[in-house]
Amino acid sequence: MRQHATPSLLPCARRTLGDALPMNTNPPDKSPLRADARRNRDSILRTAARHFAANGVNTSLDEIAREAGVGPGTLYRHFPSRDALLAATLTERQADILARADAAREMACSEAALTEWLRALQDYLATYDGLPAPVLTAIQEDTSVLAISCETLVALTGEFLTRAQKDGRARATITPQGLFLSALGIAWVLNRAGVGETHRRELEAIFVVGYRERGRLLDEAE
Amino acid sequence: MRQHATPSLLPCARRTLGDALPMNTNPPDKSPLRADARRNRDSILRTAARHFAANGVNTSLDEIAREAGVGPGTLYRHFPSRDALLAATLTERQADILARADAAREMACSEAALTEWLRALQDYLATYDGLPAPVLTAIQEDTSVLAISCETLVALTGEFLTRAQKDGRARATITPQGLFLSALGIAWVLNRAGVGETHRRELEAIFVVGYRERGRLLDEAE
DNA sequence: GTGGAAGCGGAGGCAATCTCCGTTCCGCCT
DNA sequence: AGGCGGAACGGAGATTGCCTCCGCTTCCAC
Repeated sequence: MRQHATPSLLPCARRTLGDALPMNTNPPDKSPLRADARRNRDSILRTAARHFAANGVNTSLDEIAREAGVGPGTLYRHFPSRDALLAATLTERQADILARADAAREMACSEAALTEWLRALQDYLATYDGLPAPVLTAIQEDTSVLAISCETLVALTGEFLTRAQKDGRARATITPQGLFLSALGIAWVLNRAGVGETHRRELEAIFVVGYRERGRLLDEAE
Repeated sequence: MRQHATPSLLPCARRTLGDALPMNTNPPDKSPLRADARRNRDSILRTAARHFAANGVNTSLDEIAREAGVGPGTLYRHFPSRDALLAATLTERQADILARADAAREMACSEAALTEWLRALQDYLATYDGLPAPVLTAIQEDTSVLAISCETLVALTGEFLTRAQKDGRARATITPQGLFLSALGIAWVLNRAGVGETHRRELEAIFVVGYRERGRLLDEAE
């Protein structure tokens, strides 16, 4: 069950810790891709990353096309859906989070590893404003291109969770999906601008130990 | 600080436990409102409630107008923003939740009261698909009509929280806002169709006691 | 019943999504 | 080298949703 080699977030472009990052994000597997096509694709990708970062995941796609100097048709041919474009711009960040997963795996304390992983997850989900929403959708109906990478994220969450559970550091009834969904909920609240650092810490604390006072003898929540 | 009379969610239409529900939602305070105007308003409201329930909070407003048999202009005159319409259709549910607050207040156990209140909150936030999003926005920038009722919800959360804290049943560092934001996050995840009953329970459990195993001597999360 | 104002509603401006198809450009093959 | 086939382009435009403006209708008070 537990796999120790970091799985790639995307089918192609297998990555491990020490690799030099391939500068071109996701050269699609089977296509020799004509010269102008590649040029346009890269331009779109660069522009999109900038716009997503500046305006959130719902920024206008036509505007991206315009600024990238291509027609809307070109953009939609390369990336048939918003999710596809989103997924493509996220590949770099996915390399980051995989690296952090590798680092966390090295940690001696299973709880610290889990904490570090969940922190990495929060950072990843904060990449763009509004990112948690498409991620949640992708998990539930795995038609999206994002779904592939999301499943990996859940799997990694499961890995760190299981390890902590074996040490008695995480409650045994927690499932990877449940933990991931909770993290998503937190991220959704937090990555709206306007939630201060105080509340961020508080929400994370509730995530870890709940709102109930501890030291009592109840066996189960609910 | 603690107020024991249930505050109304809306400035007008004060409600207490035993009242017969006024059938007309929110007859606006100062306007004698011409006959056709009232008729149209009611029609819009009924149609809107149906559409919000069926298609979520982002359903088309023009479509509501069309089906209600009025022009778009009429809809927008009565309800200048989506939030305004949303708030108006929510008044009935707000009566519900206030009643449940009253009921919870009667409970002897402060923790049970808090739990019951949080449950009521979840039910309220599940009224329409996507409701948590406008609620979160309303809290952060209180320009919206929804903001008024939201502040009341936070206040009520604070009331039950404080009571539980005095009994040592809730952690002292939790704030009303933090607790409410967490509840919002959970609700956001849960009220997308596709999350099963199992996960619902699990998320609620994490909310209450966290994911970490208890019975250890750490004083604080983080 | 009539005047004046409250209220109506739809035409239309604007913005975003996504498609279709005539045109352009690439690169392979002779 | 130069031409051919198809890959790729891009923009016009159909569609949908938001929201406003303003000439017309309807109510109700007198």
